[in-house]
Amino acid sequence: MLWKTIRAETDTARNDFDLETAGRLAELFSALADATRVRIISLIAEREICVHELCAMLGMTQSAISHQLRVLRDRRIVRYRKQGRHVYYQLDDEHISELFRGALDHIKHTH
Amino acid sequence: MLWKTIRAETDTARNDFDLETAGRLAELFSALADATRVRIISLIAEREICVHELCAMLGMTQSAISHQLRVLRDRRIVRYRKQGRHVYYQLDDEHISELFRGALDHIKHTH
DNA sequence: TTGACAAATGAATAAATGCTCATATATTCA
DNA sequence: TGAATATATGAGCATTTATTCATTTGTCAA
Repeated sequence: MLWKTIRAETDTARNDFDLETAGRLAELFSALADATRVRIISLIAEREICVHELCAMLGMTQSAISHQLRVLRDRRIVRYRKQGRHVYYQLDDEHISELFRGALDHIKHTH
Repeated sequence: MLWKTIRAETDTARNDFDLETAGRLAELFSALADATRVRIISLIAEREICVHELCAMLGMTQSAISHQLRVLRDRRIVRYRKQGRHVYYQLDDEHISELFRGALDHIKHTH
């Protein structure tokens, strides 16, 4: 069962979602809802990579990558480590890798 | 390992993503990247529900719900069954429920 | 047939999003 | 110090997205 059963004002028990939880889930999924961020995550899932290396690997501007990394930072999906002029990013949540695996299963069985 | 290793033009083996796969993953996640759709999915994960009942449960207009259901239909996330004037929707993929579970784990450990 | 109900859809609009460009900040090295 | 490199960030712009409103389609019941 995904959702807890709550009791509405009508005093009628019904199976329902938690509105705030729905918002948080949507927020998490929207962090993954962009091909550039998916590519970034796929790379930093294996090892930590600094920004300009990510730019080279993805063939995108530093600004674009930094903006996307900010999204991932804000949502606590990545952690980073500063070393000199470099900032190394790495995936900070095993759940994200699991989500990717599940999503890969879906697109394999769908397409 | 999430991604297959491919060989680039430089003939240097490197760990990389599949660009098309990244796009498909992003597409899937964006289907879940909205609170209304998350709420719909949470409801029809348990049992099939017709459109106007969804509207009542979510307190939203029929048009808004139908538009969102179209997104879920197009991405093959839901299946539906017509019965008289009603159309009953139901979740059509176990992977989606698994994704939700994983995502719930994430937000529990993050917030 | 007519009217009521259920659902889908197209156009319009406001808000969010992803990128570029320019610039700011910070660190290293000569 | 000054130049070069690495990263972050704000503004602007084009595109996408979620909703509303109006309309259409389809089914049931009188």
